[in-house]
Amino acid sequence: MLDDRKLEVLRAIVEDFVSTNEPVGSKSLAARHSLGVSPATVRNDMAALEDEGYITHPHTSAGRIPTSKGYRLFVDRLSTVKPLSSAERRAIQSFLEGAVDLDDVVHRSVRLLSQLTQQVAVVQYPSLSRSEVRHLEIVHLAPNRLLLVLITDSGRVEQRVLEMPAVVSDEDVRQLREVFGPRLHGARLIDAAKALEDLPDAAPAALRPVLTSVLSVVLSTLVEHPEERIAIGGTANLTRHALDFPQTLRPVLEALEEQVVLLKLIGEANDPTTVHVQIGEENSVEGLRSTSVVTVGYGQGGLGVLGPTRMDYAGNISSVRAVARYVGDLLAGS
Amino acid sequence: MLDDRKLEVLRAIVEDFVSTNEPVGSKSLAARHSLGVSPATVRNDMAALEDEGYITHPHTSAGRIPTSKGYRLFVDRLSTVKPLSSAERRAIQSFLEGAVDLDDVVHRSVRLLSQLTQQVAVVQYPSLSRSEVRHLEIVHLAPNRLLLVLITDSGRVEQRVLEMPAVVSDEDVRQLREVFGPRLHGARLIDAAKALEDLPDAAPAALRPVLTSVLSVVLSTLVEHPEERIAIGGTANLTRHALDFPQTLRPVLEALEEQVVLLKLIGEANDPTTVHVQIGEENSVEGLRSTSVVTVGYGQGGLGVLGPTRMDYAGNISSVRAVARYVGDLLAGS
DNA sequence: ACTTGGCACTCGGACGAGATGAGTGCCAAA
DNA sequence: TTTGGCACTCATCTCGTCCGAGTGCCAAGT
Repeated sequence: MLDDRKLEVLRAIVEDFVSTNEPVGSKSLAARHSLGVSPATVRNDMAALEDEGYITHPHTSAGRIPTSKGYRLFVDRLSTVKPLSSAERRAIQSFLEGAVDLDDVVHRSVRLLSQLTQQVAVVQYPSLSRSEVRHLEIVHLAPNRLLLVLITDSGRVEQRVLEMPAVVSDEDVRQLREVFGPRLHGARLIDAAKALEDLPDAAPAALRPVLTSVLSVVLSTLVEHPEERIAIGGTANLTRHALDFPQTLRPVLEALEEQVVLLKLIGEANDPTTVHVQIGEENSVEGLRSTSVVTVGYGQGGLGVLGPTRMDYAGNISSVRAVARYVGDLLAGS
Repeated sequence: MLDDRKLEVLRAIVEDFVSTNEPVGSKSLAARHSLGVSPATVRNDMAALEDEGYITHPHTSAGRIPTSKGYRLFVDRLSTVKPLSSAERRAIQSFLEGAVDLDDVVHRSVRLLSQLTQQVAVVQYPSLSRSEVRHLEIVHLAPNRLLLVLITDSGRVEQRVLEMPAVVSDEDVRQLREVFGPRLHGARLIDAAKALEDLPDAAPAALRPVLTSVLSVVLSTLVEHPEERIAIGGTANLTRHALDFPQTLRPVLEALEEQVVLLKLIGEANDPTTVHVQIGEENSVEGLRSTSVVTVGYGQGGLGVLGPTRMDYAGNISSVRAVARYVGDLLAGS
């Protein structure tokens, strides 16, 4: 059905369309790529490709543009990974290594990704549940008010203020530290529930009321509903491709403001080895139907870029993968 | 030069143009507003207003639109404050009071402001330097590594990891806590330098090397270069006014990604009593020349909205002021 | 001294008719 | 199966025309 030459034609169409943003015709295509066949042959192949749904016509007398299905085939079978130059690799590394804390790492990554790809970049903060506890500090703010400060190995710091039902003594706090500390230290938050489940029994009776109260907050806010954070950047790049969004910039910007939506996008990719690509209508989020998303996990979170379906998939995939690798190393090693 | 009727005409022009986004002509203006004079008279007044630079012609046979100077006059002398309905006030209050922590307060404020005004909203986190220290925690992460956690009265939590030149003992850390704690507690960060300046002399000699090292980090990162944070939202509203930005959405989005630029915008307003309005070219930031900015301080920071010069100044001013008041109360009382 | 109605004038925008040309589909020949 | 030829389509561009909102100015009215 689809012989090698037809695939080659599809590749040429995608590449030309991505770089010129204009429907590509048989003649100019035969001229630009040395396919060794005449425009007429290309026309026949195009007709076949169109029958199969890989390309379409905007209108009768215009060239062809790839459909989502066409891009999909291109990404899966036709695009060759575009390795970054060693200069680029070094630039990425040195830029990221200049970061002073977690916020900085994330912001730099977003910036870097959006500049490398000329698209909108999205980076998830290391997920709490997949991080290990490095330290849990309990601070006695007021007679009946405690502050929990949780520090993870990836550098995230979370705090919660607890209003206690009764007055808590300094001694209570000291004991709380002793009870919680050893059990949580080094544990992954996702395993924390298990590590803490026998706590009420093991603790001195006098401490129990306070303990259960603290425990319930810890479990509910940190374990069951851990707060996920997302950084985003390069939205100005959307205007670069304004022509690709026929008056539909609005829903895209709206979607980008919804943390939930972004998490859904990134969340689907948490495996550092495989890059996920969602093209056009494949995207489950209404309003992002005209965009493509390239994501990958980096260990304790995910990151990616978002742009028009007409994007440089090969380049973006390798950029995303490269940045993810460095970010992963950086956060694991810190 | 500008009698009352001319001012009235200007007000009418601004109001009509803001609501219709179309150049307003003498005839329709005389019809819509009961000015009690004929279109011809209005024309004369318009000519006068144009001579003074308050309005212009897009082209010869079109109606008039206000210039920045015109908006400025309107804002300063002609617009009457539009008080919010008590329903709106209650809605604001209850929405903000649902916030659970500082991040939540800020995010809710941004959301609220952008929805109230249908513009881009910008909210600065409470500035560190103007906040009081509620607690400083020093955590011993590793033999030569300390973590400083600073909690302010407005709920901000900042942390810094310190790599110490030499190994630090637990006893050192305990002493550090004792030395720093009392001096900083309750002090505004901007006054911290003074509160800490005699520390090296007062401390035991053995502690000095560690102390000076910690002190220098505290002073440089928290006092001299306190990190300012900004939240932003409602960028999708920019597309609502796409017609007002003749292909210049790009520079606006770019400006919004620059923290420094935003801080500059908001930073100019830190007085909670007066609302600052910057109109069009008055704006010092290149790329925001086609926008207006309405800002006000709320105590330890500032917030505001940004939109096309053609905006509902009266409404936005009161929204911004109202939200600032509630945010200010909320953060002061927590 | 203003205000008003009248009137000629301007000019952007809308509309329609060609002209252009890239690109297609199909067919017959190689 | 490939290729050249050819008629056909249709978006886009270019003019020329027309329309009308809106202006500026002037002379008459209050």
